[in-house]
Amino acid sequence: MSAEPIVGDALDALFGALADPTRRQLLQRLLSKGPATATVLAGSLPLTRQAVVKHLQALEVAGLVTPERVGREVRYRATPERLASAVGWLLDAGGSWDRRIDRLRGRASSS
Amino acid sequence: MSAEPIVGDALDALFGALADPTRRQLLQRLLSKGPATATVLAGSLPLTRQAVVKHLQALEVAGLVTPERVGREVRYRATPERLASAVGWLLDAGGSWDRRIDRLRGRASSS
DNA sequence: CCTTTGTGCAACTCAACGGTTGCAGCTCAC
DNA sequence: GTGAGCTGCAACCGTTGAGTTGCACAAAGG
Repeated sequence: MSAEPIVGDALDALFGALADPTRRQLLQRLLSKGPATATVLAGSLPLTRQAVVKHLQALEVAGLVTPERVGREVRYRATPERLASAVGWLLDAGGSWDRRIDRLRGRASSS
Repeated sequence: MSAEPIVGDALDALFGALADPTRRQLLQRLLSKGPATATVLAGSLPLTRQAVVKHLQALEVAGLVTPERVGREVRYRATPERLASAVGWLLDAGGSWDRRIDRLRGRASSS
């Protein structure tokens, strides 16, 4: 019961953000190696810094990332709590179509 | 280990399909009330049949729906197994950021 | 102070997406 | 077989998205 129902628009932004391979890559990078700036992240990609900034903004709107200003640079940190919302929707939508996931579902609401 | 790793393109299609509210609505409709044709589905929406067909094709590419021809009509059935792939990716990406989901993660690989 | 380095904003291009319309081709039922 | 109903294909339009470039602005650092 602790999870807010999560509204349609939020799901649009959330799944929309995850729909792009660059964004998933960026997110995983931030999750595994910790916070980084757009300029640094652009270094590991065949993309302009500006393009990376736009992707990070999409992730921010989705609630998957948060910018933190440190002096003249902006450090982006992954905030993966929203991934739980996505999982919640998927489990809720799917209902009990499969034994394995059905078990997960039971556990999910017991928090 | 029973779940295929699921490749990037598949995730694009999967999350991309789920990013649209109409498509989520369509999917839930098919999940809850069973198979239906595009024409019937268009009846409950402020959309043309063609628009609905395109959405259903997007869902089909994502592996969330399968068309079955029955005489002159095409009945679309929800095939929600792929939702498990999405859940799998989310759990894998998120790792153990949260106690609740972390527990789910442990269960997910025990099938 | 002046240079460097990093960020922010705006304009622009090009492709993809959501949606529509029109029409042709199947099926079924009479 | 002929008409009605449903599907499939193609063209088209407006909007959004990804990506680029150029430039102005802020913060360090010598």
